Amino acid sequence: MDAALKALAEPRRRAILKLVWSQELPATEIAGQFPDVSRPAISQHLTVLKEAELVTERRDGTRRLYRANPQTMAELRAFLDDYWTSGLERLRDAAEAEQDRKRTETHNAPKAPKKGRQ
Amino acid sequence: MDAALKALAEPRRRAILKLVWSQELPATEIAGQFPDVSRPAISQHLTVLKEAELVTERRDGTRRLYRANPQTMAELRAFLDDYWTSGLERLRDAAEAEQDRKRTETHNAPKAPKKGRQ
DNA sequence: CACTTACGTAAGTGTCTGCTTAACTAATTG
DNA sequence: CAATTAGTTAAGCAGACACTTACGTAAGTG
Repeated sequence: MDAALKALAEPRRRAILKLVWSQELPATEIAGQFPDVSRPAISQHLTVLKEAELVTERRDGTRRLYRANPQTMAELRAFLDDYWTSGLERLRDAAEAEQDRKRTETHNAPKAPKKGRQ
Repeated sequence: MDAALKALAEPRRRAILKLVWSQELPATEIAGQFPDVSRPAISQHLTVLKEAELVTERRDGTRRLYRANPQTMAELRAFLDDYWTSGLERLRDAAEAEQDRKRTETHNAPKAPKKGRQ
């Protein structure tokens, strides 16, 4: 999951992933969509995506066909959704506990002598 | 948006973000949750999160209080959701067009040598 | 078999990144 | 003002990363 997020953080890989999302494509054709970088560069990106399980690879003769892996996408989506919602829940809890808050001491100590560090 | 995704790709930053999701916290208290790294390291992470607009900073005396920025989160979520759904739509379209798919080259024939690189 | 097509791997390079320690700035307090 | 507290900024470093060119390899084709 960590690998997937990291893989997606790179714009070029997002572009590649989007390309193979709707259809299986051979590496060369994918690379052809990115004239500004060399073919090995794309191959390396594909390896990263493959290791993150964001794409699958299938061999057909000399070609290698890549396609997005919806399952990992779904998992990643669930992971992030959990992130949001757990955050929202905690936000609500925090709002409730706000009045009960008694964190006042950290802010100001009236006349404490040198308090030892515990 | 790119910055937000990149910021989230780093596990420590995700942890920090989760910490300040439910409540505003001063930098020191945040750093206290990560005994394995130095305070400056956390400060730098906070800067990254702030620049990605994933957190906001508020000053109170000598302290700096950080809190997650729900708006950017929502935007990021929308961005990814669009990513998924547009992918799913395209997947469906591709499935329909599958039978018609018999020549990949016709689809991508133009041999543009180089578009203006700029 | 030689040749081509398709693609990965190796090796090297400049840049980014996460971290460290040291120094610095700003508000508070005696 | 000097000292403390809270926190950032500076400088440097080891490793990751995206890229390059060169080479390797496997499958089809004459």
